[in-house]
Amino acid sequence: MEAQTKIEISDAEWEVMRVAWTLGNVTSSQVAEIMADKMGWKTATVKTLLGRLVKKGALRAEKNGRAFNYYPMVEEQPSMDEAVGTLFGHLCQMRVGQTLVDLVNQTELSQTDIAALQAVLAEKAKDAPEMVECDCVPGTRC
Amino acid sequence: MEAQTKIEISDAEWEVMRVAWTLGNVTSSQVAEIMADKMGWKTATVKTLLGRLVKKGALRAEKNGRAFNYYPMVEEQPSMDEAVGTLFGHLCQMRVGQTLVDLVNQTELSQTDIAALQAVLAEKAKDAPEMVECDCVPGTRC
DNA sequence: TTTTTGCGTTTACGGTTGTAAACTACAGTT
DNA sequence: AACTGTAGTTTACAACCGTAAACGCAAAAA
Repeated sequence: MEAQTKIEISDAEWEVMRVAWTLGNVTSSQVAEIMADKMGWKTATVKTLLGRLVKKGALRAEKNGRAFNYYPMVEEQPSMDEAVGTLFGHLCQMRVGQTLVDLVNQTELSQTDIAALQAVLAEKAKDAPEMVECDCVPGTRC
Repeated sequence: MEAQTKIEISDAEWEVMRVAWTLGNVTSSQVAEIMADKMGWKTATVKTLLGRLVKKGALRAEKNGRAFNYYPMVEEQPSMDEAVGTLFGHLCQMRVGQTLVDLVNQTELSQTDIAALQAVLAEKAKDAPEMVECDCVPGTRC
């Protein structure tokens, strides 16, 4: 069977997925109302995005009377992990550390999040290298 | 004076910028060779990308004899920070913590990077909230 | 000087994205 | 039964992207 190809979610589509994930399932009018409020989008725009997400397989449309209910077909956390992983893949590996520092600085994290991060870091510290090599240009360090 | 509009760097363009940042300044043939090797791109593709980056103002082309030398006009770290910030802005704030944990897990970090992160986290822990609110749907928590 | 080669510029072309209006069809209202 | 919403579908459309080939020109080689 066809292994579901990598689903690419665009910036605008992310916003729609967020509410779908949060609410579990949504109707287009529901999303439209939320998006008008949060993003200033017209109803038509939301319809387009929902349609594209269904076509991509990120959402499933299940008929419910006259309309449809949309259900997320991909999970939130893995989707986020993958998007983030892709972006970081384009960055110089040597700079990832600093980028994370900057990111943490400008992000709001809960006590629990911080504790979890500290735990992973402590674990990682056990056998982390002294230096990470730059891989921007084969055979060069920046 | 025109405040330089936000420069958007696409995925393919990132790869070109990386080598420009690493080498300080580059010629198109240099980039072409590296990209043929690293990405399998044709020379023509690299030329297009260099041209687009110059037009966007991410690179500057300075004539050097028959050819040009391309210099980065934007800094690496701020560019990365901004790209990462934009992506995280599309994610549910409640999930950012876990996403960072997953990211750290799949990333190679140096001892120095880890120490820096631990320092920022320790600082942040001092007045981090117990919980971070979900902001996917106004007035709802997931 | 004629030829070749390397470099920047123009043109190409199908896809994706953001943003939305227009159109169609059915259900609930009058 | 006619009318009016509402929901989904089609069409639009310019900008951006990935990926290049084609073109024109000047410098280097023959």
